[in-house]
Amino acid sequence: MTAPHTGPSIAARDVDAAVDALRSRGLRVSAARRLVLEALFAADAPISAEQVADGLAGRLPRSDLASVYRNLETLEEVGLVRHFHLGHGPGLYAPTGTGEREYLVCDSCNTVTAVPPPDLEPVRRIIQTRFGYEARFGHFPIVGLCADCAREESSAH
Amino acid sequence: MTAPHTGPSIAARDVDAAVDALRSRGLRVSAARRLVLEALFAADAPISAEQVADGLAGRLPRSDLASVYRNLETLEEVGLVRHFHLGHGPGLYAPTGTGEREYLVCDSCNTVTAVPPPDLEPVRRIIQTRFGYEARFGHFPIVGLCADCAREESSAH
DNA sequence: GTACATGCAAACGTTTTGCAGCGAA
DNA sequence: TTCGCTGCAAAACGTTTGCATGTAC
Repeated sequence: MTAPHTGPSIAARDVDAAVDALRSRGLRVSAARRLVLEALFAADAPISAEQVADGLAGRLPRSDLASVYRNLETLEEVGLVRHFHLGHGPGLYAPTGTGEREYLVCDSCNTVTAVPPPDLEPVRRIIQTRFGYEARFGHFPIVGLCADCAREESSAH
Repeated sequence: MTAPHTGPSIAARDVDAAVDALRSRGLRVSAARRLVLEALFAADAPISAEQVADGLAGRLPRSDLASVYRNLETLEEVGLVRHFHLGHGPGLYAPTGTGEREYLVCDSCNTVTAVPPPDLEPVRRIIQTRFGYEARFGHFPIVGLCADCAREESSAH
């Protein structure tokens, strides 16, 4: 058995696994690249490239948003990272494998609701049947009004 | 009765109606503003601000993308125009009143399927029931794979 | 005449690209 | 030693804003 709080954190182990995956693909593991992974695994929610860069700021002599974007792209190609868009604003990045999510976003208050893909299966099925589309809400979410904002809007008729 | 092809075109009449709506709101009808409306009504599909500007290029001594954006914003505030986003890329503008549409976009081949909102009512209802969201696919569409691309992708396993 | 709308220029936020040099393997 | 990755700079992209001029009303 494993005692709590005595070993490497989950995030650290995830980073190690990701690093192994990189090496097995023949990709290099630079300090910057490792820190990008650490920032993503440490975050408890998807973060923007700029937030990733902020996380690197103190821990590297120099860091650079362009390199962050390049790393995110590479990591996404390898399948370690995915990104998606919530309305306008910057793309948001998250590590894969921690449980895929699909998103509903409120157009009014920007609330984000993340749900496991199976929860949207009935929605997908109906779209499939009616329009032949295989809907994917992982990269572009379902946008609308959340319950609160819908109520507000209808009461303001 | 109205004989075909003998009167002003549908588009021209729509523009006139829109112009009336502007004036009744106390807004001015400049040459540029009228031409923006003409470009939108003449197009057989939603177009980008840049495409609108291109349409103005020959017909005005000078024209300017910033003014086009300002006009599109004004026209949208008044309810004569709406815009939406298809994946990445520029926003697309269309006149309202010609029948609202909601969109499904293929993430792979960029095919756009426009459907009247009632067609998506069952989808909306299920989302409403399960998540409390009042989904709106008029500004951000449903993204996924169209039937053709879904077939291709599964055959390429 | 008075707002409102225009053209121009400059900035915005997000992302991409070119390039010379550093460093992981 | 090599080639991938880096930081830096600059640009690309879609869009917004400030400002002085012009024009619809």
